[in-house]
Amino acid sequence: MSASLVEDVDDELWSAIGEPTRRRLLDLLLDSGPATATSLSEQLPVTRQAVAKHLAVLDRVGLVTATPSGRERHYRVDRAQLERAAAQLNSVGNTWDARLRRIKRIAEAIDKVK
Amino acid sequence: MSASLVEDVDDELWSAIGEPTRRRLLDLLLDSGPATATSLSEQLPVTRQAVAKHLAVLDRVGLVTATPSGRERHYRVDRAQLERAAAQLNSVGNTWDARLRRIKRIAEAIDKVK
DNA sequence: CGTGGCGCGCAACCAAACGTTGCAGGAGGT
DNA sequence: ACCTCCTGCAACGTTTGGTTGCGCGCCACG
Repeated sequence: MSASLVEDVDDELWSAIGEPTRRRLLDLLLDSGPATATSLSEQLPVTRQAVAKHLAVLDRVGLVTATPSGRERHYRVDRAQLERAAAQLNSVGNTWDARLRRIKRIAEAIDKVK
Repeated sequence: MSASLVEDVDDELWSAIGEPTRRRLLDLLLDSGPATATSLSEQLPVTRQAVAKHLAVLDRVGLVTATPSGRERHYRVDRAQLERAAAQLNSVGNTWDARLRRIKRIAEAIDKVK
């Protein structure tokens, strides 16, 4: 059991949420509900086009979905997919914690012997 | 309390662990203990130089520390800093989960009324 | 019913980051 | 002394986050 990988994790999802601006976009969408690229860009230190590109990335990995409405495009987070992402974050975090605890126990055991 | 930021999180730490290769390096170091850039690169699909650069990044944010020993340089993970990183992952994951649950409750309430 | 404004997408461009190859130098083993 | 092996530095190519500039379509208002 010990040897291998935390990386059952899908790298596409990770690099989607690894980007700070994209994480902030997700936060904004969670806070205020569906929104457009333009309105989101007003709440961030980047241009509308940068936001649009990030939303395209998030859309490709399924974390958000777009709904055209007149001349606007409303983006909303996809609950199921973000839940998956959150689960992966917790999984990696917990795995690291567990390993660190094991290492610590071993270190303390060695100290005792010494 | 609700409105703002998950981003007390330091972005440097996040982008350090957001990189897939760096995450794998941390996993390898956790699995097998201290190791050199060369030995790590043999277990990854990238060159020694790429690994060396990633280790330099991890070193700058304090996630690993280097110990020169003769002609080799041994890298080990820094427990305290990785613990911080793991805590941040869990924190973001949990925050998302919480918000998703709230949204779901609201959605169900609306369904009932309808 | 036209015309101005607003939101959007596309293209060109710049800078930083990830990865590569090539090369020079220093510590070890025989 | 020599050869080996690990390391660091430099040049280069490609992808990615960001910008500016432009043209199009949709809506609202006079």
